[in-house]
Amino acid sequence: MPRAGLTAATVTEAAAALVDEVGFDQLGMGLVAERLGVRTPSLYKHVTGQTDLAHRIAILAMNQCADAIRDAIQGRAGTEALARGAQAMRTFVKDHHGRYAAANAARPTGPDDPLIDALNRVVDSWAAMLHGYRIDPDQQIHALRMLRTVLHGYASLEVAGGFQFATDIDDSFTWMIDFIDHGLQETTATSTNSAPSRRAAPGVTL
Amino acid sequence: MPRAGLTAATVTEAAAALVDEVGFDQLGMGLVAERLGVRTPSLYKHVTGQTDLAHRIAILAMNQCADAIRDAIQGRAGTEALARGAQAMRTFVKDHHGRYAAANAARPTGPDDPLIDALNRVVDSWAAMLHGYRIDPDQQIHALRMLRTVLHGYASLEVAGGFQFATDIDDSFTWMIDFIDHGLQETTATSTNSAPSRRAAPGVTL
DNA sequence: ACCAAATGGCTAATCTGATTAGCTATAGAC
DNA sequence: GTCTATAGCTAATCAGATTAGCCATTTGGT
Repeated sequence: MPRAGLTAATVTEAAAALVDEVGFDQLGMGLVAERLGVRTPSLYKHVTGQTDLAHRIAILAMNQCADAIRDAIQGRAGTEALARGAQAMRTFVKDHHGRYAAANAARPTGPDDPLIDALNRVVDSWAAMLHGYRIDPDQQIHALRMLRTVLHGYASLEVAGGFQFATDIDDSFTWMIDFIDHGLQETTATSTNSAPSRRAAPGVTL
Repeated sequence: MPRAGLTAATVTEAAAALVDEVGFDQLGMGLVAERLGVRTPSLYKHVTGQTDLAHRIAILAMNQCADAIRDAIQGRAGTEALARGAQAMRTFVKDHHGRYAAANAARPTGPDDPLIDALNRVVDSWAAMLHGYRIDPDQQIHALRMLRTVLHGYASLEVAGGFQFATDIDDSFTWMIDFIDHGLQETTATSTNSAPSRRAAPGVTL
């Protein structure tokens, strides 16, 4: 009988698809194996265990999320970049509940964990969104963290089903992004003093 | 040998204290039992299982969170209420990682789940914070959802350890709250038209 | 104080799902 | 064509949640 031809990537993608359907908390080696037409122990030839698998899903998710945002803001800047980037992130999360939850639950295993690179890619995308606004360098980091907080907060609620069955959430989301946009423009206007532009080191500091 | 004298509440509180120390993902009947000086199966006389226990922790957490916010904004309004309420929520989450994570993971079991009441108490507190700002009734719901998103987003990141070891997070937090505050005042100023004040039904709609 | 029903806590057994051990056959290198 | 590395299998092990059933403590009525 021929082999299934699995790889770590294959397994991870199958698992990601699975959790998007049944929810991250339902992740189980059995279900993944079944979906791949393979017996459970076979998976251990490709991933070291369930924890590792969840971790890989998280990395996949963050990279895909980063890609989605990057594609959405291609060349745009300021208001438009913010709106499109935010929407991109939102739809990504809506379509991939499970893997975003996985990313949510994942914890980096060390300083050179690929998960960190993936996270940084996302953060860099957000930073790119902010570029259009001429924000006081001293406030860059705060603005970036706020953006992260808002987008992650929204995604997190969406994933958890926090916004029950309300139909007008779309409106609320765009309202919120508008709100942020206006505020950022204010921030630009008021602080005309240009401090020594200490680059707000994106990366581990987030 | 005398009895331990446990109750559902006792068990829940012990479990909540436990997860605050070791993390919600480490919750286990064995650990809870050990902490109470009792054998594992004994717990089942008070809670129906681990799921039920986690659910109870969530309810406890949300009620305590609501209390903390309520106490913090006593009588205050507007900017000050926002600042104090937000800080209260923040410190609560910082001091109770585990139980907030539990609340985060919990899903209501039905329409009359006490968890919903608890959540509503929190939402009501947030709504109270917004009262000071004379916000256009049509935008109330959006502002409320934004507030929820921001506070939950922040809490969620704090719980997950998302903000690594950065020391200046306190600054970022207050900056963010200021940002929201300014924006809300703008919102007030611009929309002077008073629509029929359709009360933005707090509750299940969030 | 005494007794009976109710029930809290225990031990032992069960179940589920992850993980490990060890075997065999396939796939690719030569 | 053979030879090695290894993907996938079955069977066994383990960990942790849950259940069954026993017994002693409580508690409420007398």
